[in-house]
Amino acid sequence: MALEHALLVALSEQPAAGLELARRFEKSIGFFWHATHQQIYRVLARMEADGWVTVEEVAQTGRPAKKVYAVSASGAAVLRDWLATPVPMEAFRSELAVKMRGASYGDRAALLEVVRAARADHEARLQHYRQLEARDYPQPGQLTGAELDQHLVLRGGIRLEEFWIAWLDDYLAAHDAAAHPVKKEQSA
Amino acid sequence: MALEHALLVALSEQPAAGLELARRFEKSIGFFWHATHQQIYRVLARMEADGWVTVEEVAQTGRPAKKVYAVSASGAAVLRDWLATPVPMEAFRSELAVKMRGASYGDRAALLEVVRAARADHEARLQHYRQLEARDYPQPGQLTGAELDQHLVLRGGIRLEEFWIAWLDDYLAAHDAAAHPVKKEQSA
DNA sequence: CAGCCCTATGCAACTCGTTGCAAGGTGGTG
DNA sequence: CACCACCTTGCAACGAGTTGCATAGGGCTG
Repeated sequence: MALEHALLVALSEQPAAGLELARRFEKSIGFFWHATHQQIYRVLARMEADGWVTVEEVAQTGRPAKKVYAVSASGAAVLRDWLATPVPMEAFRSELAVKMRGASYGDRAALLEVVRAARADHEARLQHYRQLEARDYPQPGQLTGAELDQHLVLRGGIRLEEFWIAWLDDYLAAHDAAAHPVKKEQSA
Repeated sequence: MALEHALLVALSEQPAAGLELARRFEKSIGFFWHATHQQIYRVLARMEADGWVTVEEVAQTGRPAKKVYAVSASGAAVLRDWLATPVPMEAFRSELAVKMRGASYGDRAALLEVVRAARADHEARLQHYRQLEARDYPQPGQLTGAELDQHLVLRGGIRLEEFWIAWLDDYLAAHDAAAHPVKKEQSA
């Protein structure tokens, strides 16, 4: 029951059609929420039936017409209520973490390779986020309102990637140390 | 398709029945994976049908008999293969993050209260994890094998909670600053 | 113009996960 | 004994989310 509300946030920022929303999700709200276009279409249809959004068919030259959705008054009220509702403690879920925990029941070298690959992915994403930040928020001290919130959430995305990199480095270092133990007291 | 493998990891550490597994999930692997007992029962049944685990009915005094599951040879092979398989980039999903982004479309004071409550939850969980670490891993430098991995994953849980607290503090501080702006150049 | 890709919307089928409930047994309390 | 609490397993129904495919128009290329 939360994709609806994420869409209300996105449509409050800017009315849009299904595919546009899907694309925006990938590049901005998508730090912390992901959805396929199928799901977005279905939820938009339900939201329209519930009167949370209004639709306007917009013809385009050289392209099929699109249905542009905008938040209605009742949708805005729903969003307002939702924003004031406490969130239950959120569960984090990571397949990689399960693998790291289970490493000793498989080929450890192969698993370390998997971890290194994941670390590279997070590194790449971190760089991407930092570029976004430099491009879109060159003067963070001056922001207010929606822009301030958007920047703070992007900061969260950056912090999250930093968390991953630090943790995975921790893991890799510990297993390097275990593989090549440094003898402190006696040596060769 | 990943709960199966998480269960294989848990059962490799220690054979167990459905409810025991559900409870262990809550307190250890549960840092990074959560599952209800219903789901665990269903998946265990499927895994047994697939020959990944073996079952032994164990009678108990004063309690209903339980079905203790253990990893079979073919289950161990499946786990081994899975551990060596690369993980696709994982999507993080947070309702709270969406709310923080949408704050300006609702009552900001109410939302800041929601954020403070979430911060308190993460703080409490962090303290809990730190106690677990002090109790179960007093000498982290000496660990090897499965214990080392378990400790490193707990370290990940700790780092994750630290990420949340730092981020939420960031958010709260920015909105405090926006509410009570400090005039640097001119004052009163 | 045939073939392919892009945009835009959408259906159908499936898996995953949650919620509510129940059966059947034991133990403890008033 | 009646009642409640708890343990263990499980069913049924629902909602969320993914994957594959379909349709229908337009543009580009050989």
